[in-house]
Amino acid sequence: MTKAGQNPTINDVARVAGVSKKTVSRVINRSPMLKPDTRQKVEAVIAELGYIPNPQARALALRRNFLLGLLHDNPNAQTVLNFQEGVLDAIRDTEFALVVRPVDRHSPDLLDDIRNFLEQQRLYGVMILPPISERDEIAEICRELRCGYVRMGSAELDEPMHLVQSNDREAVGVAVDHLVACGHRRIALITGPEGFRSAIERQAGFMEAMQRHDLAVPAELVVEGNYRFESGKAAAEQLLALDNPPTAIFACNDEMAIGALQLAQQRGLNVPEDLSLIGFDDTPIAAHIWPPLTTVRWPIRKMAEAAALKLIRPDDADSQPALFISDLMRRQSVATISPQK
Amino acid sequence: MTKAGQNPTINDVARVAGVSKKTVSRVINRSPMLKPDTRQKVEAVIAELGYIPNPQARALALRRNFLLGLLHDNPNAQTVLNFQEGVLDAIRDTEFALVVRPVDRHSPDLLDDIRNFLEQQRLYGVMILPPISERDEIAEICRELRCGYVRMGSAELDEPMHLVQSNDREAVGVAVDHLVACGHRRIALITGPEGFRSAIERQAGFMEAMQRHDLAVPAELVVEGNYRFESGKAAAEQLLALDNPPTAIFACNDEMAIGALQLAQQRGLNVPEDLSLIGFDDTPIAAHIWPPLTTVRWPIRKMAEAAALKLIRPDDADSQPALFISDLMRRQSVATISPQK
DNA sequence: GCGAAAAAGGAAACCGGTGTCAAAGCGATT
DNA sequence: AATCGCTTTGACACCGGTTTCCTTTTTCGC
Repeated sequence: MTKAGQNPTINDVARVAGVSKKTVSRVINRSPMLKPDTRQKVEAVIAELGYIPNPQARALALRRNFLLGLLHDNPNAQTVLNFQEGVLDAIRDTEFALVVRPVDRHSPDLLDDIRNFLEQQRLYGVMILPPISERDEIAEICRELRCGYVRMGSAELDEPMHLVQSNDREAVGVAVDHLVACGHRRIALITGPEGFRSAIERQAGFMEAMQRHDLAVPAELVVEGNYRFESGKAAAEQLLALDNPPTAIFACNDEMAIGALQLAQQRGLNVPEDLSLIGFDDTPIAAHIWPPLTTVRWPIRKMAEAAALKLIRPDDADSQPALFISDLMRRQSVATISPQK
Repeated sequence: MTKAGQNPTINDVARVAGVSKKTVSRVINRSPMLKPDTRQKVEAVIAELGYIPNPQARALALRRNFLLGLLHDNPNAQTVLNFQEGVLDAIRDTEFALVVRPVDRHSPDLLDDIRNFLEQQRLYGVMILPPISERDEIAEICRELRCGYVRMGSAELDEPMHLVQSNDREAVGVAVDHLVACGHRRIALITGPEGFRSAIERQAGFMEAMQRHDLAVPAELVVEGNYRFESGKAAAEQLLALDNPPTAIFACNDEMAIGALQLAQQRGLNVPEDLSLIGFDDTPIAAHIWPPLTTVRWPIRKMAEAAALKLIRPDDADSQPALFISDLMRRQSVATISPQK
């Protein structure tokens, strides 16, 4: 330390090493045109002084900072947190940091909030989680403010460079295949809320798969939910009250599946013997309830890493997979039955 | 916009308004010595140009940025996310932003990681969540780097200005009181992992409350857990295998309580008729399992807000409560029994 | 109407980096 | 030895704010 109590600056390093600031800057930025012994000399001084470049000064000079933003409307705590960890995987050992911004999907000020946030913070780029990733207006704001962005989603929301996609549709197909393979024919669907791309994709995946198996999906077996626990409960209540109730329910997310499970248990039904259940998301709860829930897991952490890399190194974007494959986690909420019908 | 495609700067505002940079700066910073009409004139230009001060330039000139850090080792996704939202409540409409940094408690590089993070980002201040908030070395690093910090915790870990505390001990007492009031006498404890202050506090609260009711706590009714689901399951297995099993179990967190619940259900027991259960944390799962879990809720969001305010406005620290009171959420996992014994 | 004090505003330096461009160093060629 | 061309280095301006210090203007008492 040259001045007591102050962090050393590039000037201190330059003075001690007997070179110019610019040369120190070249060392920091790994400029190729530097004599090896100059580089070593400067590096020695940097180490000796414990010099660390001031990110704010760098940000100012470069006219861009090293902050990645995460915009989300908390679809699910575990999902958001896994995403954060995935981003950290990508930015570990870089100078980037992750700024989070939870927003309220239902606020009338949503777009203004986001615009203010982006204008004020001038982020390097921002990642947008579903469901708000589906709002084109937000992408529009990013473009307008010249802020890099990547949208996470289950549909082709944007150009590949701005999109990291999961294949919800196929994944639901696998789940349905599993139910059919277990002998189920009368399979109900609890949908997601209207207007959500993920809900549309999951529902489409369900319908396509049922059709592939030549199974009818009568209207009474499709109940609309809103991704919340209570709606799953209500939907299950409605389904179980049918004259000919389903033997299996696919819910478009875990929370609703767990709602359905709770209702079934309240009704005294045994899951999976009396009713098989599949969810979507593989929230940690899914494995912790009884019986453990069979569900679709999407590789959120890897997707987060890919999203961050797309922002940090857009050049490598082509090498980054943009479409991620979900897995069916087979647990104990699905029983094999003898097809009655 | 004065130059196409560029954000307006303070110079642009000054030029258009016909004043000096300094005057614009005074307007932004609400300096008191300004003629009202000068202020209005500048404000009009600011609005007209859509000028927003560059946070990086401000950070450089002020030698401090406006980033609050959150250091955590994901004790629980919902807790972390609630905390983030609480911080947002505090920094909404300010220029601050929230940077998150998940770390790995078990990594040998934990302290180096944290030090690098703080050195590189030069945050305004950092909030530390339990359990790593209990590590004094981390606070030591913050002090050394002159980085503001606040620790969240259930014990008196630090001076009041660096601490936001929850009263786990009393809260557990309330939970035990509830069990006793419901007729339970043989109450078991599933502890948290060794070395966690929260675990110590919760255990102490349990013991003190039992003593207050003149109830014995034989050694076989205290089983060590580690806050994870599986350990709750294992502990319950051990407890239910006793010749004289408990009629109620208090688990030091929800995850373990839910593990215990799952085991009881696997064993064919009815909860709460055959076994009452109380957890701690009020994770969202708690309300969504069957039966809904009676548990202790700590006001994490308010605590987060208080922590952020302590960093942003240390002067008001005295007005900020530093000790937060937890509530017992009475749900359906506790039954009233006739005291047998 | 005058002078002094107080208030308001501006010029220039500074925060700690990076970009531009010219100069210096240096080996090879003539 | 002088010239050429390439690599390496440095001086200086600049990024967009704040701070210091000084000048100008306003206010007010007499």
